[in-house]
Amino acid sequence: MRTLRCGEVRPLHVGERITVCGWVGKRREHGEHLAFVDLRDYTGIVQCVVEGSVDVRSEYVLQVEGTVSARPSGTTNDQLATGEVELHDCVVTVLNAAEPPPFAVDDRVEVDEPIRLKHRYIDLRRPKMQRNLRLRAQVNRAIRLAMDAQDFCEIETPLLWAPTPEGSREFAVPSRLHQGKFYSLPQSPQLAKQLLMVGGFDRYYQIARCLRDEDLRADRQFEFSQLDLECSFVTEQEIRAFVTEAVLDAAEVATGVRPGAVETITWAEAIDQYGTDKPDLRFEMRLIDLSADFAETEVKAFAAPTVKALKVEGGAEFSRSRLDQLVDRAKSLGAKGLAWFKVTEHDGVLGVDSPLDRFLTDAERAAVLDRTGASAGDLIVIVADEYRLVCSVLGTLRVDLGGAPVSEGPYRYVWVVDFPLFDGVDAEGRPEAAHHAFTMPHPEDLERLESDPLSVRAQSYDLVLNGWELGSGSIRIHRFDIQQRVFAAMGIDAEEAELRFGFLLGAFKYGAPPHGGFAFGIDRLVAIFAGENNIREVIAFPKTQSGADLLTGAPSHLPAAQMAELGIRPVPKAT
RNA sequence: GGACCUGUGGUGCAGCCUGGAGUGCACGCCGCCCUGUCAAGGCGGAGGUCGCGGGUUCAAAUCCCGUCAGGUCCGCCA
Repeated sequence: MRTLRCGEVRPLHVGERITVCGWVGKRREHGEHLAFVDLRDYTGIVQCVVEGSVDVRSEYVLQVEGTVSARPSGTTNDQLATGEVELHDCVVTVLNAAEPPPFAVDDRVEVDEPIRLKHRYIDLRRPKMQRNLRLRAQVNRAIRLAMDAQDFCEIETPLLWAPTPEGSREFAVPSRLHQGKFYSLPQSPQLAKQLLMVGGFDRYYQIARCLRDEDLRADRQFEFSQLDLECSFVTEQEIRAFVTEAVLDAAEVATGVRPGAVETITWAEAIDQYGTDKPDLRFEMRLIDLSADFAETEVKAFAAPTVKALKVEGGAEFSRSRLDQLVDRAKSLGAKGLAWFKVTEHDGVLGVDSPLDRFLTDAERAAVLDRTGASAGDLIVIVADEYRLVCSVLGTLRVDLGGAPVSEGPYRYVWVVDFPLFDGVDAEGRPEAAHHAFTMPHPEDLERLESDPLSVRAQSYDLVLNGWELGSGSIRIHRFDIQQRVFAAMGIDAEEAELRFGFLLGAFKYGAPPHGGFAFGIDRLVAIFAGENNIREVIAFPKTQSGADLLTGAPSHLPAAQMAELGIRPVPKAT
């Protein structure tokens, strides 16, 4: 039907009779004797010269047979890859007419997202969406090649699966054959892949669809894709090396540049220096500890277990209203307040300009200036409170003040390792698994599992790229005795364990190998490479923040007969 | 569950704060003109439930309340 794609026509084709197919972009008519039609497909645009009038409109689908000719001198277009040539003596076949589209198929025109999503099939024609989805395919391919090269075996796991009441809320699917019973859509293939390890597939992977019924965000959809992998007889370092290979290959394919070595920092260092477990290493600005300097302070605002600061270079220029906004932001993040100090210089001596200055001792003022290494023109902001709160508030402010959009290069991967096994306690005072209940404690900390569980580190690790958490993984518990101790620490007795994870524990009795794995989000990775701050831009048919599909109208009501067949009935919403 | 922002011809905006005739801009669309344009150009034209409902007012796109939709964020996401 065609011999070349629109964007592929070049001077080397001059003289050839070719056939191209595509959509009408722009047409420029000059009376009844001459018209130019831009024919577009995903590769680009080629100009068709029609001697005479032509009855085509925007987005008509055409087949054009024509002779490639060099453009007359002075009429070439260096904006187009095909700008030195054009098609003459065109035979135009209208394959399909089209109504005027609701918006232009053109990246230069900004269109509100609801309109784009309602007519996604048109939006997908736009060059950006073509680029993004094709980039995604490239990344998928690079990942598959990398995993294959590392002897991983691709295996699919069920979407209709048993509920695994851990972590995020699952979607339920009513069973027709077993009325009143339900399948769950997996939040991840976690348990399935561990069963594959017991089944002897010592290196498994898949690009798996995962489903989580949690509120949506710019970086979260109900359904998303992960590179999911699990392997046996490996160390934590080996697993990270497998994943590193895949993500470096993906970055190289996507950007043309292979990022440098991936750094590794511990969770504790990340929290302490960056205030978050997903640090953005593209800019320096670290949290500076002033706790010791204010241990004996008389300043009420700083009388707290932890006092930490951020230095904002050049921040002394901030207006009062901007500073007020900063204070409000800190409060909205949970801080009681935020102290700020503009660093000044008089006669070569550094000082500070701040409402709190008159309450500081000379030693305290000196400490603030020295520890932060501030110079005139900088701004220092300080939060004092409990350790974790101070870190999280300043961690967020750090990104607010110094961060760039996630998608801007350079690409700085970082492994965050040695997460705590438990992340606080639940309402009944029982430690809650930070990753999941099958995460292997750090061997050095195993002895404290009963005496001081919250201090126990896990053999778990996250991969972070430019401040976005791409994914996480861990070495799993494969021995029953350790699993029992972890369950006990979490307050899960044998009966409850059997109820929730019986099939996994049962399988583990029959020779479970030591194993561990990882999973990272493809949507987030591709979004970053595509220069998007929003994963909907790399998903063909995404849902809105309220979980609606504006194209299909989903979710929608089921016909009564189908409801009856499934044995389900809606109940009025409780008020 | 909560906070904030947005909603005006097909599209993107301005108008709203400080109420006074659906007023304006750009693109698109329709018609006519135009033989080298390329986000073509010229002339003319059509196209509106100012998201929806209520209130205040002589008068509401504009002020108030509610509601719906979209977005960003908090909670949530082992």
